Amino acid sequence: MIYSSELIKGTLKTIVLKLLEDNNRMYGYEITQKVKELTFDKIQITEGALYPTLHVLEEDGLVTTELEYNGKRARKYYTLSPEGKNKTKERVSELADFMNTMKFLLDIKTQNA
Amino acid sequence: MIYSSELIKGTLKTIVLKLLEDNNRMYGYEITQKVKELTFDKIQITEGALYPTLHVLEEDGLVTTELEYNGKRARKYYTLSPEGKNKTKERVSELADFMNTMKFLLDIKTQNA
DNA sequence: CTCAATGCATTGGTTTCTTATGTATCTTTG
DNA sequence: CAAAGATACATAAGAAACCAATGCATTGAG
Repeated sequence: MIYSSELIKGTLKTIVLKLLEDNNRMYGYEITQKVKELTFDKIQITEGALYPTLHVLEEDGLVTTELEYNGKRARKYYTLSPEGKNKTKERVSELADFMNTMKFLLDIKTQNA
Repeated sequence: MIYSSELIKGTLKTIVLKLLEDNNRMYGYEITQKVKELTFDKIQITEGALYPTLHVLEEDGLVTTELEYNGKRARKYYTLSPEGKNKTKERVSELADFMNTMKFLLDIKTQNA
């Protein structure tokens, strides 16, 4: 089962920020694979969605980039800036709050890990 | 605090369906007020978002409508169709699953009610 | 009698994502 | 070794969903 794309709208940026917080340095393709792995294929980020998002994060100063070569193949590594780290905490806690609200609204019981 | 509109994208339809499931019959304005009340003002559905959504639900055959008058003021009541009831269960359980996945991804602990 | 609240609705614009496409490198497999 | 699939970047056109603004009308409160 793959979640309807409607559901994922609005959470992509937060997911990317959180992954960068946890892993310090990641490149685009790596992010798509990590999300796929962590969600058992239920969330599949397309490149057409990811790259524009990463570019926006960079424009907004939330991440810095370093281009590195693995042989001739380029990898663009992304790292959170100090501002990005703050934004990540904000975003994650807003989403946590939102999910509790939704849980209440929809009368859903979630399992704690 | 009001959630960023980004976050609400994709959940509005599910919220509306769930409210109709719980309350049987509601009109548009009533839905905006109910959501505001249930979420302590954290989710405020604008009319520009709600009415198009309701119209789509009607086009898709998930709700039926009845126009009633309270004096001269019209109210358009929405009720789930049998198909709408099934869709609601689907949507709510998909969202529940999604929230558990997000909780895991973001390493968030939620409180059970 | 004026203003806020109730109640419907649409329009123009933006953001965000999808689908499709393009380029190029590296690895695996028959 | 050729072909296919995986890796790795990126953009462009379009759709979907929402926001902000506006419009019209009724009702109730002060």
